[in-house]
Amino acid sequence: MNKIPKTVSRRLSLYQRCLKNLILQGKKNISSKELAEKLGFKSSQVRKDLSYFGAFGKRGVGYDTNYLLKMIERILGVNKSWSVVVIGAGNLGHALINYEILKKNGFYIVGIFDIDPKKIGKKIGELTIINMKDFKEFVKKSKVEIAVIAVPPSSAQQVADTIVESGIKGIVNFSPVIINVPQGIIVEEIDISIPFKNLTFKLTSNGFRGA
Amino acid sequence: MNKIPKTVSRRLSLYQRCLKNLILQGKKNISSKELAEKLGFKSSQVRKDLSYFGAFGKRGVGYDTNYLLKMIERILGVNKSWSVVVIGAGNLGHALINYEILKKNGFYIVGIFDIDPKKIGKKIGELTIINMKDFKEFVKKSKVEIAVIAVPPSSAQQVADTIVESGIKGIVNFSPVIINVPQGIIVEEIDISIPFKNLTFKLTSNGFRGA
DNA sequence: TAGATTGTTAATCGATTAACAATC
DNA sequence: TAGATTGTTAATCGATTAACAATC
Repeated sequence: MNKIPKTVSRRLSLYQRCLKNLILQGKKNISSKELAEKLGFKSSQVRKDLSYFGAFGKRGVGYDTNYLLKMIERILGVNKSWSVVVIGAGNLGHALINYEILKKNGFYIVGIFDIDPKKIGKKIGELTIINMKDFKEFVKKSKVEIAVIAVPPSSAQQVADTIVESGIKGIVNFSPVIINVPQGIIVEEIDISIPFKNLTFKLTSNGFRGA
Repeated sequence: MNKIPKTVSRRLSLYQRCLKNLILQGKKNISSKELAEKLGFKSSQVRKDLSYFGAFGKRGVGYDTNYLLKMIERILGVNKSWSVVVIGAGNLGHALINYEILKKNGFYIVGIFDIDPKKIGKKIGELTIINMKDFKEFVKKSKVEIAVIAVPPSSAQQVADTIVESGIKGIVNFSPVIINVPQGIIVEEIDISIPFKNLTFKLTSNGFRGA
């Protein structure tokens, strides 16, 4: 079986996003050419990406938008709901809890944790901030599948260790530090400052050769 | 002059992050091998990346951490401060304003805007939410260089148009929709739901060949 | 059937890595 | 000087794109 380039899953997310919009606009069918143009890709890129997972189109016709969306969501694993907890009830934690787009994609935040006694017990929307001490118990009881690290970098590794001990297999890490986890645990890193730095890199750009 | 791979600037941000931590820990010198290992790269990757911009090391010795950090920050354009405005005073806007890591990297949020009359005039920390009508005036007066789109997808394009009219050249777009801007305007996209989907893709993964 | 567009193979392009001369 | 590590070239690897037979 063909090895799937690491770049594919990000593009699948973009196809999904785009198809959702097109369906809202009433579009029933789309060619790889049209989908590619909307995203600034080549049509062969779109067809190749999809071909790793199956054959979803009709030659001469294109792709049924609803069917293709369904297939892509199945590939991405967002055809089901996921139980998510957030560790760290700071501003980022708050924002994530209220982030509609996660909910719309089936990521349901079912718990929020902190170690700060001043925060524990307070409410954020429907959720009550829980003591980190009770983390493992909660994860077992609520069958949590994904944990989000939204604590300061200094405590990120410690939090990661607790997550791993709890049996959770998937982590989204917002803390700008590399965390070490055992084999079999999947970590996705997201550093909000990186797009800002990419931007200033390009704005400044960039014949810098000072030594 | 050598073309710089598109992947380089992200890694430069990671080198920067790592060097900052190492300096805090008192490390004065580092080899490409050691830096690479910390980030899971090959040492030749590190040396090649740096070589696009100059020769910052000493053969037989390695890199002075302070000096290398300084050079990388100059390359990334974060050796100076940047004036940033946020459009959209929702949860994400709130979180960004209070996000220490942006401040630490020299990204200063100097204004926050919304169109909701209920929000306009309210305070978030030191900032008062300003009417979007006064956006262009504010940008001129405060010499704003970067705008952040933190509004719902439905109004993202309209906001982008206003940003472009204001003369701002750099945009960070948190709204999960592709925005169109004229040549010469730089847009960095960040979709918070993508790492979640990457994660479920891997967790589900993924011999899917259903058709 | 003729026209269109897929799915897939092969060619191209770009990025990473190994290797090594230069040199601290 | 001997040992270490850089900076850079060339080889390898992986991802994108063009091209086209298959087929709706």
